[in-house]
Amino acid sequence: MTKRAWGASIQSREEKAELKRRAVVQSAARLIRRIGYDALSLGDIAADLHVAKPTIYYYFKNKEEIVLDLMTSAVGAFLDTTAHAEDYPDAPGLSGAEAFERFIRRAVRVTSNDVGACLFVLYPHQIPDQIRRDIDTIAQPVAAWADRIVRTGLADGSIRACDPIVAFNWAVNGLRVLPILTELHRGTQSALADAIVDLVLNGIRAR
Amino acid sequence: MTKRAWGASIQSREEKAELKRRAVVQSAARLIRRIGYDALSLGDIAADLHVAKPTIYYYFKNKEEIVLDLMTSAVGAFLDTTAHAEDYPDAPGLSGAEAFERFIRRAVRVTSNDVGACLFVLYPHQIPDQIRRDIDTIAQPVAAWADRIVRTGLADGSIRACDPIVAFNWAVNGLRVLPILTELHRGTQSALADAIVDLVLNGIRAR
Amino acid sequence: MTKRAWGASIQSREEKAELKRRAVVQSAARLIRRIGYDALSLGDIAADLHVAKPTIYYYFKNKEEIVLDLMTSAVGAFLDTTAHAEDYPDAPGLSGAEAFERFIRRAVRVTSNDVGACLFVLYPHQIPDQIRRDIDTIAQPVAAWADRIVRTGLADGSIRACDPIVAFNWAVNGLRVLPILTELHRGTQSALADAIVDLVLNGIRAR
Amino acid sequence: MTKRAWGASIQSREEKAELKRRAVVQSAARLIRRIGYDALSLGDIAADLHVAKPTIYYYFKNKEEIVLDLMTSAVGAFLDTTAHAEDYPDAPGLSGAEAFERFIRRAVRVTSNDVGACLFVLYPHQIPDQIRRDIDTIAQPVAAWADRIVRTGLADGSIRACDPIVAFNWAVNGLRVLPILTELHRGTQSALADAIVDLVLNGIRAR
DNA sequence: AATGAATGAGCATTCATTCAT
DNA sequence: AATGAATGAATGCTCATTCAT
Repeated sequence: MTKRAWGASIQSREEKAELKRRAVVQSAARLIRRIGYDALSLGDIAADLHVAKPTIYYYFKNKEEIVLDLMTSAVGAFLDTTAHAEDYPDAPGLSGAEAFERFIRRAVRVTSNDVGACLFVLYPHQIPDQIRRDIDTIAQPVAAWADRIVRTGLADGSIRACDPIVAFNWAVNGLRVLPILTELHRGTQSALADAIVDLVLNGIRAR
Repeated sequence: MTKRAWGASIQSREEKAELKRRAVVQSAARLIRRIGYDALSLGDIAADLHVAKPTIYYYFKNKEEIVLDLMTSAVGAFLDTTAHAEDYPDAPGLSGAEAFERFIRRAVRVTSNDVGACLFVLYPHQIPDQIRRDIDTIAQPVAAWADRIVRTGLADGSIRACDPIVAFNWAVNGLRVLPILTELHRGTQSALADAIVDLVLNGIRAR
Repeated sequence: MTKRAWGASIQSREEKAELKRRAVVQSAARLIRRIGYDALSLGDIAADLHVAKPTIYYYFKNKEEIVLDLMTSAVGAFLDTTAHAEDYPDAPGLSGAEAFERFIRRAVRVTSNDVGACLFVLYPHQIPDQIRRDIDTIAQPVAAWADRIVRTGLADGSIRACDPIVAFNWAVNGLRVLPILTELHRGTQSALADAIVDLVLNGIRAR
Repeated sequence: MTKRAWGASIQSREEKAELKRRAVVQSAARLIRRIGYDALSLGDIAADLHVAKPTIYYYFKNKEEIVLDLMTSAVGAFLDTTAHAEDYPDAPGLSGAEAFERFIRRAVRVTSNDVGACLFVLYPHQIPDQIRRDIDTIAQPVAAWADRIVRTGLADGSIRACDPIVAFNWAVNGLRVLPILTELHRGTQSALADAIVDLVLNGIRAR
């Protein structure tokens, strides 16, 4: 790494550019969560950031690249292993059910952020065919993770035998409800996570 | 009822007109399911039906009236008491949990149809403010039904005590996953219903 | 003339058709006066008459033919010599100024009727080029009449020497104000005529 | 005021933009005068200016804003006190009749311009309800001015007693004839003003 | 690095008109 | 004699995108 005059306090050109890219993505996320992807126009983002519309094209090739970056960020936040060890599902010694619980808690936490929420707000069919595959590819690791965890639980007996396709999709796609619940729930985020974990793991029936 | 020459085999003008109205709604439902409400253009519907765009306006006042009709149809199908008694939740003698199971089975059945699927595909924020209230009013009975059933189950002890806000929204909004599952699931519709009921009622954890 | 069974009380097919043609023109006149020519749609007329839109095409070739008929009727009412001798300008023994006064009174009277009002409500530039010439031709006798009267007055000395072009157009086109005045004026029609005659003949200046 | 390189000969960006705005209004005025407000389409303006249709929307929010700007300009030109003192009606020492004469001369002068002509070409009922009030408010000072002048003349005895409603409307709405006369009259503008003033003040009758 | 200006493509909607019945 | 059904053409307007500066 090259040494810099002024130390780290003065941002380089590249750093400023990257910060601006993040600002665009952050703005897009907030707007998508509020008004939806289809209703989002680049003019909205530009107005939100107090810049002119073409300025955005300096940082992104087109609208699709923004949403691609957004999804990449969201998936990255979900897969990030460098923080929040408390809800990291792949910690050694966890049963499949315990890992699954962490998976859900992680999803709840990530959803509390606008960018993370887009993980569950954007539907593939809303996005033009071109980048649809790219986004599917990007989001695939999250699904794969859940799939691996469920299979682990089935293998170690901590998860009941159930239709694997339905169980998997119900669990993962069901998380699309999170952005709604996150807004509705009046308690703390961790209470919301507790409630959802409770329902998903134990079901709704009394015993 | 007036008798008709040729019996019932020859359609009257009104019947044909109503059939065309249904065709528009059906087409809109299929397209909304595929590409979403925002991306749906009347040109798409017209092309799908092989008619000119203004023809649509002969049967509907505007785009909003189409989606209003669509939602009315979907809710009507869900609330219909004249058929499918097997998944009618309000049958006498059922516990809350049993009624809830029927509610879910009913949702799965209705979702197998494009029109019914829109019950869970359309999000309020996608729709212009004007008819939003109308649609909310129309769809409200479905949510109210679920609410009533859950409360019944809590009262008769067949449903576990749990965070009511989360439980309710998880249960009802969670059904928004159905259109996705319906497309993915390879088995019969009733097997899908079984699998979902199993998960929702009993949860994923082994015992 | 052929004798008819039932005498004159039962209308022939042609008479009924003509009555319906008049109804269309009358409705068009009322609507044009209220909302203007450009804003008038055939649907408005049809709704006003409680018939379907294509029905109008049974009686008129197109929208232009309606307005042509309307203007012909209006001009005919203005030129009609069989009634209202009191404001007939060409009565023998009248000076030019007296004839002009009658011309104005006649205009006021005709304007009290919806059809007549269109004489002054429709502007040539609002009408498609095709029938513009036809309408100009139809309306020309009214202008010619005024022109003749002014010239007579100039010749017999009852009208002051003035720029003929301006005088003529000011007087005739100025009558376009009549529909507005007819609606605003609270007195009788004849008082309105008196007031206008007074202003046009004597001007606004005190002496 | 900031000094500029090249002096005043090179237009700034804002000046060019404002000139283009004026060009749109000017084009709209010319077209409205020729074909009327209702028949005016933004496509016509765009074609007239050799630009694409959406370009108009870069300078104006919608069609209504154009006509609002147009009317504001027209009224502004009529009320402008910084030039043409020769036809400024409120000069001290003028009788009501003299002021009224100047009012008419001013109207004739302003009408010689397309934008000014729209003051008398647009009718309230042609304009959508929304901006109707705005335009009425904008145009109101002109009518109020005429009203004040007529009252002054009645008070100082220079204007004859006459039906006030008729006199006022005849005088002001009668000016709607000006655009027609301006096109027809072959003489100079001042000769036209002379002729009209003569007729309005003295009437058509010989003495 | 940023933006003013401009535009092609597309959309919801309206309307005069036609045609088969 | 009347109308249900259908449509081509046009309109106001939006938006993602480009380009010169």
